[in-house]
Amino acid sequence: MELTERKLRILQAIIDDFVFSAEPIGSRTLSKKYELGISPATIRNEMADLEEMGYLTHPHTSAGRVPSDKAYRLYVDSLMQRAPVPEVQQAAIRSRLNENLSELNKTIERAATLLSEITNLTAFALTPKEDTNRLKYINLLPVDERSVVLMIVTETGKVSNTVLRLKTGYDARKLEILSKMLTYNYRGKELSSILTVDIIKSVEVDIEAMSGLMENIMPEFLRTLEKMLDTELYMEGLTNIFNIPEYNDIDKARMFMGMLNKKERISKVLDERADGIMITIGEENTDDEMKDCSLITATYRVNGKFIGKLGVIGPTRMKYDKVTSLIEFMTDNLSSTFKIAEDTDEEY
Amino acid sequence: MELTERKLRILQAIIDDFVFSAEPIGSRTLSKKYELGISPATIRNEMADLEEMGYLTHPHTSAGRVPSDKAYRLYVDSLMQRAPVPEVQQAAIRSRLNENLSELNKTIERAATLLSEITNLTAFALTPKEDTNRLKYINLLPVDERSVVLMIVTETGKVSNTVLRLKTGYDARKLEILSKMLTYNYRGKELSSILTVDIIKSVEVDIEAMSGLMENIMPEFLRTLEKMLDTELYMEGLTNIFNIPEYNDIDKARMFMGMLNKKERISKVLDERADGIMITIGEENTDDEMKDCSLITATYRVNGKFIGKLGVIGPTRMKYDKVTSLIEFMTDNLSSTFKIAEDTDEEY
DNA sequence: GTTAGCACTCTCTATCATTGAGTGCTAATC
DNA sequence: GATTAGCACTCAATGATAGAGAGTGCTAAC
Repeated sequence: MELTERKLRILQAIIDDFVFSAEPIGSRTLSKKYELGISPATIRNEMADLEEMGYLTHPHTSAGRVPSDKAYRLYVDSLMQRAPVPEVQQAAIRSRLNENLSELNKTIERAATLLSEITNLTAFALTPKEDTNRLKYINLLPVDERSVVLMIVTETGKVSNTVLRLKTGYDARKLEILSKMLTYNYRGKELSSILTVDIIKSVEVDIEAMSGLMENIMPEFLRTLEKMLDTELYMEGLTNIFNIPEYNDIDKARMFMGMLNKKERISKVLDERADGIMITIGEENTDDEMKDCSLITATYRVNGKFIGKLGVIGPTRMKYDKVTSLIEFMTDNLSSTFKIAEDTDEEY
Repeated sequence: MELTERKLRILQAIIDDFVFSAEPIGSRTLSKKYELGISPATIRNEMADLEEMGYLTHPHTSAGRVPSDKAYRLYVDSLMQRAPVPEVQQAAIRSRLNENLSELNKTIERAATLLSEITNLTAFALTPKEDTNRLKYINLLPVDERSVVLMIVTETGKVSNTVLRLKTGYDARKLEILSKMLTYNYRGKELSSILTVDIIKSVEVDIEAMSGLMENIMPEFLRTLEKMLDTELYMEGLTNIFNIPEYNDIDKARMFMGMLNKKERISKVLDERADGIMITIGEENTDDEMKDCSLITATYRVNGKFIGKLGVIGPTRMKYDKVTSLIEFMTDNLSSTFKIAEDTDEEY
């Protein structure tokens, strides 16, 4: 059977209506509400066809029709026209995102918050994995007799520090020499590669006292490096599900929440998603628990290189046009913000 | 009317039962389940008295009795016997809390997570306000031609750093001098007091080039200080409410979530609570939205000085004995951990 | 090909009776 | 005098039943 122009118009109307109302819609209501120029009976025939083709479903005999995942897929691929983000909103977003750039993670978290506020869905943001970020220098600074600050700076200007407590006192000069040695050894190396080699052996330590210092410092050095490689997942607007009729059923709400509670799982799902804008609808999701949700994600880049993700999760019934444009706008914005940041080299 | 020994026993049984089952309990069931040695009729009479005295309520005529806030208060004040934390659990908690102490906030967050996991309630932790923490030194370190790291260290060893991007290049020597000048000026001063004075004017700047550097650095310096003063609120186990029958009603769940979503509000409520263990039951809560919840909080100390809070929020029907002991155990543990940390001077 | 008409289906809502857990009161019992 | 058995009464919860309403699918007429 062919998807005629008229069928598409009807399908579009059903989707529009259902996305708005969350209620199945019948032929009569449809013909009254939308100017399709055909009678309910005709619409019924077409609907029966559409159902046969898999675009509609039927909760029960006497209920109206509901779009299927396949319908949404068709909509997203062919019918949908991107709704541009309104100027006013654009300005608001830009200003909120650029509020205080000194901490990358805070900005990314803010993006997720903003996204959930605007869409009334659950939004998340994954900070980029910087395993190819290169080490620039290592600095050990005296704090007091027994404490030193370990500071690690990467080529992109990411800084991490930890206070170390040493078992013994130390000599400030030795500390400086050790800093230089470590820096000399690891400058330009990718963070992830440093973690894989036997670090203590790979640095040549001649002086005995120095080696004691090394042993004190190394475990924490590695831990700090690991921490720098960790990605962070921010989730915002979890409670928005209470405003979505789909989740008026407490069990469904529980399931949804339960799923989102598994942060590592979500991180993994996000991490594995393709670059650019990606929309997965209902059954298309590989994860069983997400099979009645839709996921829209997009990627942003930090320093044009490290890839992070931003997206929303919600019922398959969502405003794909608006949400997609919004996410795209936000990730574009993030990417360029973090690119400018590279040139002017604030925090990042 | 007097609260006889027998009335207390009955009340205790009702509370025990209701805390366990969340269902109103009738005289017959009560007499069968608990060995009170009296008939249902007698229990009924006593129940009627207890209700008159305000310890019990009645959802409707033919329902069993339910303890009132007043009953819980009585229970907490007189009837309750602290349930000691089981040895095994103690060990588990200790090891989880001491896992990795290098970041204070992470440890505190972990405490909240742990607390919510064990109690199946919503737990929160407020990091201490360190406004009386004193500045130890300020260090400005070169990163590249236009970037410097601003590092602030307090007397307790708290370290904060930010990467600054300067409008112009700088001279490493001047940076060092400026570090020393700032340190000289602010060493030993309380963080909060530094924020209240006009900082640029209070530092005497003779050299012209230095003053340019100052202007570049000062705004971020102040912002970093502010950040160091901020307290953080961690909330864990939000979804636990789905396991509590009280919140099977979607509207109640929504209200509860809505309340917890107002983080600043919660922070304020927590901040204003008395020191030590504090239990507020239902109507005792000043905050309207919490009037059908109970709140148990306790305080922990960092370096024996800065006060943070740890607690749970849940339905008035909760295991006050166990939860209270648990929170106390955990805060004691945190306090001593962060005290040891002072002596050996890890991060804190 | 389109549409009017109609029988049919199924959910939803309201109504009503029934059940059962619980109460409060009274009178008998200890 | 306190306790208890007995009993009438109340009320939420459950389940059955009926009617309304929204919708469908099919057929026959346009």
